[in-house]
Formats: sequence, structure tokens, C-alpha cells
Amino acid sequence: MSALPVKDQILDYAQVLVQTRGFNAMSYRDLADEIGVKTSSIHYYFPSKDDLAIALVKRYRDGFKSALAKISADGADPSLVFKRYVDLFVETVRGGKICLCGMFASDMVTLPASTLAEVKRFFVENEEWLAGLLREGRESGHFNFEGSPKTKAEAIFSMLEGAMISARLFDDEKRLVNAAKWVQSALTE
Amino acid sequence: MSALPVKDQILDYAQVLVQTRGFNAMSYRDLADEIGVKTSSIHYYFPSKDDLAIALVKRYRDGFKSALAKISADGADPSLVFKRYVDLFVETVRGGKICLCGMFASDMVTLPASTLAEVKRFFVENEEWLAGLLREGRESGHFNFEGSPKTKAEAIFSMLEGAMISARLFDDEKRLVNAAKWVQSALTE
DNA sequence: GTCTATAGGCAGATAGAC
DNA sequence: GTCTATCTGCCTATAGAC
Repeated sequence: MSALPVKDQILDYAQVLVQTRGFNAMSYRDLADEIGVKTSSIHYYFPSKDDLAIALVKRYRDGFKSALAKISADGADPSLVFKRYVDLFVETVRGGKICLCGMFASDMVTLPASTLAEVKRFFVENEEWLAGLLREGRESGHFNFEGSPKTKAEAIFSMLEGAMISARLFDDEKRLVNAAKWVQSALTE
Repeated sequence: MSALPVKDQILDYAQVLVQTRGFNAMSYRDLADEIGVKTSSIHYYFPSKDDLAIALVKRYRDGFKSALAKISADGADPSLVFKRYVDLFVETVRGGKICLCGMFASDMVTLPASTLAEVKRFFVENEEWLAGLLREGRESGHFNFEGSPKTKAEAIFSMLEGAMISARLFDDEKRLVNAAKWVQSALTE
């Protein structure tokens, strides 16, 4: 039972803090105190806070990419895959968190362009994956809708991001679940 | 041409900063420098930052209430009123801002309960107004949907909040407009 | 109401010993 | 890699003169 490398501990806890409090409300001291090192050790791994932000977003994107591959690996039908996708967001809200990149997007004005570029990539990757699911689902007859899958995907992703914020604010995951159900029915009707 | 009272200038600029950078990234110094007074003068009007936060949300709610009354004052049909409602959000994004209360909701963990109560009221008031519009529209035959107007309203408001964040991130108001159009068509079909 | 002055603390970041 | 020590600057907030 060996402890995680310090670098991973930093990223893990920093991610929790960003998803709960926000990037600007998270400090090197918070991380140092929690992990049991000094702030200078955090600077050793991530010289500037921007370095930490970029690392966080890249890791989050990678994690999401893995999750997306996992929920569609068994060839389940698009409706079920969409339900699993929504569950990823429900789990986040259940932990009192919102999307890491949704949080960064809210704070975009205070962030460097390099970080924002990574945040945008996260949005785009999700939307493209969702668009693929919609396109596939329409072709296979599981979904029925008019217009561009990409535009629909953008709207759906926006709704999920917004619904996470709202569901957490009211401590009521049904707000997220109900929004997703409506989307699903609008895609199926 | 008399200048606004200092208190109003504080609220005006604080609102801009919260809607762009976020509450935690806004300081008394920012306000003082912009307005041309000292930080102690800001503390005279708003002793603590929490006082300022509460005043901001209350004023924002009042402003929204007026706007909602205005866009439905001429008895326009529900579809047109909804379009005007969406325009309120589009204008915000056009100014590089997101919803004041959406921003506060993202930062909820760092805020006192008193402020959060006001933020929740903003959400509820919007959702109730929207639910009324949907109910009315369904009864008059302008809208056609199944299920609870309140649940639909919550989902729509979440989507608008999320779409503002996304539209600002990509500097592309079409993301907001397209999401709203989809909602409108789903309510009409 | 607005100011000067200041308190006490925390922020991100760096130098250099070990 | 981790530490001690320190820098500079910003933060919210208050006391008291005018």
C-alpha cells in the first residue's frame, strides 16, 4: 500500500478544490497543508499556477476521454450510452462538484490563453463525441431529430454544464436528471 | 449631467467585474481605482464584501424582475416573449459577461449562506416566470409539450445559464441562440 | 462621506541549504 | 525533492482625523 507520488496528490486535490471552490479560490497553501509538504514543493512540480491549471485540464480531458471510451465499449445502443454519459455528470454533482472545465470557463477572463485553449478543447471533444453519438443514433433509428447533430450536441452539453451548477446550488440532482430526460425524449419523439 | 451617487457607481462596476471575472477575483481596490475613491470609502457603503455581494444580487434580481415585466407588458404571444427573454441573455454574452447569479452559483462554496439564499431566489423567480409562460403558452395553443411546466422551466433556465458560459468561452453567441431555438422548436412541435 | 494610515494575513514566487 | 527563509505585493478590514 504505497502512497501516490506527490505530483499526483497535488493534481488530485487541486482538482477537487477547483471543482468545488474555483481556481482563484484555491491556493498553494491549501494544497501544501492537505498533502503535508511545503508550498515550495508544489512550486517544484508546478512552477507557476498557470502550469498547474494546464496540467489539470489536460489530465481531466484524458480522464474524460477514457470514460467516454468505456461507456460505449460494449456496443450498447445510443440511448443507453447517453444515459451513461449523463451519469458521469450526476456523479460529479453528487460529490458537491461541478465540471472542472465549466468552472474554468466561468473564470476565463482571469486565465491565460494557453489554459483557455485546453479548456476549449475539452468542450469541443465532448461536443464532437456527442455529435457522433447523435448521428449514429439517428442512422440506427434510435434517435429522431432534424438538423445538425453538432448544433444539437453543443446545446446538450451546455445544458448539462448549466444543470450541474443549478443541481449543486439546490443540492438536488433531479434538476440534472430531469433536464437530461427531456433532452432524451426530444431526441426520441 | 450629474454623476451617479458613489454607492451606485460601486454597484455598477462591481456587477461588471463579477459578471466578467467572478466575485473572488474582484477587489475593493479594483472598485476604488475605477471610481476614483479610496477603498475605505467602499467599506463605508459596504462594510464587508458579503454585504456587497448581497446588495449586488438583490439589485440584479430587481432589475431582472423589471425586465421580465417589460418584455411581456404588450401582451405579445408566448413565442415572442420567449424570444425576448432569450435576447436578455444574448445581450449579456455580447458584453463579454455571464449571468451574475450563474457566476455566484459557480462560486457557491466560497459564499455565505445569506448570499446564496438570494442567488437561489433569482433562480426560482426566473423558473417560476418561465413556467408561467410555458403554462400560458400551452393553454393558448402556442406551445405543445407534455409534463410539468416547472420541470421544463428548470431545464430551460439551466440550458441558458450553461449556454452563456459556452457562448462567451468561444465568443460565439450562436451557441446560445441555437440552443434557444432548439428549445423553442421542442416546445412547439 | 472621504480621507490617511495601518493592521494582520495570505497570495504567488524564488534563492539556496541539505 | 524537500526544506527554511524571505520577498513583494495584494487582500479585507478598521481607527480616527477632517
